[in-house]
Amino acid sequence: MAITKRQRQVYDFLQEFIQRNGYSPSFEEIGDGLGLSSLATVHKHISNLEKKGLLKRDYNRSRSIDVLPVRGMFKRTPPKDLALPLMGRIAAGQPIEAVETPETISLGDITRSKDVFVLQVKGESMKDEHIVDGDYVLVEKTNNTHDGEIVVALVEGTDATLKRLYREGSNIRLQPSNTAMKPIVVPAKSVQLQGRVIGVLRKY
Amino acid sequence: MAITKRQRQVYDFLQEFIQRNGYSPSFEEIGDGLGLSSLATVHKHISNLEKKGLLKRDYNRSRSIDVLPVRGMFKRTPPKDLALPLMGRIAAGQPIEAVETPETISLGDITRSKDVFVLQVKGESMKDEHIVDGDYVLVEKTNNTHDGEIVVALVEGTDATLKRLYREGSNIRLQPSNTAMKPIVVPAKSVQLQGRVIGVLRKY
DNA sequence: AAATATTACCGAATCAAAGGCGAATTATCA
DNA sequence: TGATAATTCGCCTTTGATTCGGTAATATTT
Repeated sequence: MAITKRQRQVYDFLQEFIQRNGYSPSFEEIGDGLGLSSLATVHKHISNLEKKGLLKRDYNRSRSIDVLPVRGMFKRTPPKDLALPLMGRIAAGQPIEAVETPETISLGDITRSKDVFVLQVKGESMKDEHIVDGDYVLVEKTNNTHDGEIVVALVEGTDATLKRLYREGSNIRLQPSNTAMKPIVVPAKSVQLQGRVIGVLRKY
Repeated sequence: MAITKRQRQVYDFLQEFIQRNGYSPSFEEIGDGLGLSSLATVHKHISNLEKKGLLKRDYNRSRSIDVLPVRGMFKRTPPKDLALPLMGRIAAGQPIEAVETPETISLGDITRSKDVFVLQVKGESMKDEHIVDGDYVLVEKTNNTHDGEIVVALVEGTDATLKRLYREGSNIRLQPSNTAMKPIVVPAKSVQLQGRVIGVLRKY
């Protein structure tokens, strides 16, 4: 979808800000950055960009903006998706090729216009979620994670971990899905959330 | 439908402008770029191109031009696979986007020119393999299955099941990966093997 | 080559949409 | 609940698109 000059400036500002700080700007900061004195104007811009599918955010949530990657804005051809036929059931006694299904499944069904990357899992910390060593997790890049979700978290600048997220006051509890392991509770300040797990892929 | 020389120039100008700036030009800018002093002229060009299906735009919306790719005008791109960037590790303290990896992962990596279909899993019979209700299994259509592999088996023309396969003389043992469930042992004759599981996909 | 279409072009008036403001209101978090 | 940030409303300004009534330059057809 087309975009105006000003909208592009806003979009670029958001991208740069998030890139630099790791979290999205408040409306006031956006206003400052673009020379706007009214939050209403900022709000309108953000709403327009959201309507055009260039970003995502939660209603009335501060710093909840996720910038989505722009495809089709440039003449780069969008990568097509490899779709596999989906067979829900198998008709009794029939060989599989005889079953007709119009449905398919592909990675695109999962990524669905989100900004996604993949991480290979090391260790058994998510065993009870049936995510095990060697699996690939599909992570949606977002700084807008919610309680109870499986997230990729960076604690105190050390390695990234895969845990369930729970906010407790000014602390954050990172809960492994493995009864043999203990949760990590740390101040929210020292945690960087990289994204939310939206899928799992395993190869044999 | 044919295109005139001038129309071609306008089309090319639009493409280049959008490519360079990330947003479409105003009619005035188009005029400047092509040496036209009347907006009416520009308007007519744009209208013509739109009628010929070479671009799309919204009525009375500024900078709303979307240039559509012309089939046959450029080389056709082969259907590509949707590839996601693979980040093996995350550099300490760095936000994820800073990590450079050339690797990607896609369904094509798994299917690898095999004949593959997908089945959604019902029930908990493969729980100990970390395949659970709702997961999608990628099945390679083959009748060349080996001992110990997870297979899709059709027993006596009843429903298909997901089990580990073990041959025992003229019998076949289908072993659920769930300690709470018992294996099925049946004559090899009454089992139809539909394929071997080569991957798992889960959506949240 | 003359007659006829079609395409390309102009300038100015008009009108719609985008961009902007401040202030009051409402939601969310700590 | 108090602080902080997001939402909404009415209104104004600026930017850009549309339309009208024409002329000149190219193609196309006869």
